[in-house]
Amino acid sequence: MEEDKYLSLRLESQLCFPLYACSKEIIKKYQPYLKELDLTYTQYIVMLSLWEYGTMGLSAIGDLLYLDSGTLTPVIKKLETKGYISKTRSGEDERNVNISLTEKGLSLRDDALSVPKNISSCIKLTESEARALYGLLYKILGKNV
Amino acid sequence: MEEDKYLSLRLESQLCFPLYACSKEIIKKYQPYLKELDLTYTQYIVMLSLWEYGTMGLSAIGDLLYLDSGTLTPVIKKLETKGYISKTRSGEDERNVNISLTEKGLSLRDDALSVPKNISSCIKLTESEARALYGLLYKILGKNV
DNA sequence: TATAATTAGATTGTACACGATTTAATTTTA
DNA sequence: TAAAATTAAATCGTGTACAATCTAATTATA
Repeated sequence: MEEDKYLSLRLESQLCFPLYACSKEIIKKYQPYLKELDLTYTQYIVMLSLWEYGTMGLSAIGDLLYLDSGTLTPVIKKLETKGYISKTRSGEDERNVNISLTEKGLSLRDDALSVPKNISSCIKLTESEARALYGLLYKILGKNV
Repeated sequence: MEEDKYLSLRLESQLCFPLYACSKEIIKKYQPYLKELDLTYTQYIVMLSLWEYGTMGLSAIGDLLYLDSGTLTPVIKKLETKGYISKTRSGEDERNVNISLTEKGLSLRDDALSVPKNISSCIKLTESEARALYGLLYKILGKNV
């Protein structure tokens, strides 16, 4: 009786918790491989964006990665310090910042190929389970894939 | 040809990214409801643990929530300041800290019932999709449910 | 066309998150 | 049983996250 009243507050009654835990645990598994590239996870997904789409505006990166300027600005600054990217204000609209890969940033892409190769063995899902998970997550994100 | 070489580095080739994005987006949806309780998300899941299991050791909370002492210690301190919990060193082993709910912390449980009630409408999955997602996430976490 | 509204990034403040180290308590072992 | 090893929290340093605010540039409008 009493138990039923609070059923909805059980940790295992909520999707948010395994999502949160899973996200952190998987990111933790990236650490040793990202360390070899001297990248944090956030820096890594910014590099993934740039490798895939080329030069991007800061806000376009933010839209893609669900990060706001308060998070991205210092990450971009760090990648600039490491020499992987360069920043330029747009000529057309001085408010916009364009982020481009340097030679060094572009060449890091080949080294980064080791990351997905190493990480795939860490996730204990079959191909079809992974695909199902992928579809459900993007459904929640509202971008039906 | 060139494209194939880097296929594994595409953002959408990796499970980690939608997991990470989903986790953050869902936590963001909790904010307005948690704000009414004056709790952050991390503080909320600590309270969920205590409501469900009663008095717990700090490391037991950490094991349950996948958080280490560097994260938990200040969160516990904050909840103590707010008057929701109390800390006592274990008599048997002075290294262990036991976390207990105060009257105020216990009574917050009824107010917290509004959170899952409000949040459920924010996740656009059917009951069976949610169950499937839940199962896949716990499979990754290595706790087959 | 001055002024208001909007927009893009940067900045600030608060709160994690976690690796690494430290400290103190307990257990193991030589 | 005294020294070494282990363990539980706390502490410290770095790096996100994000709300809120600020600033400068651009656009809309009275």
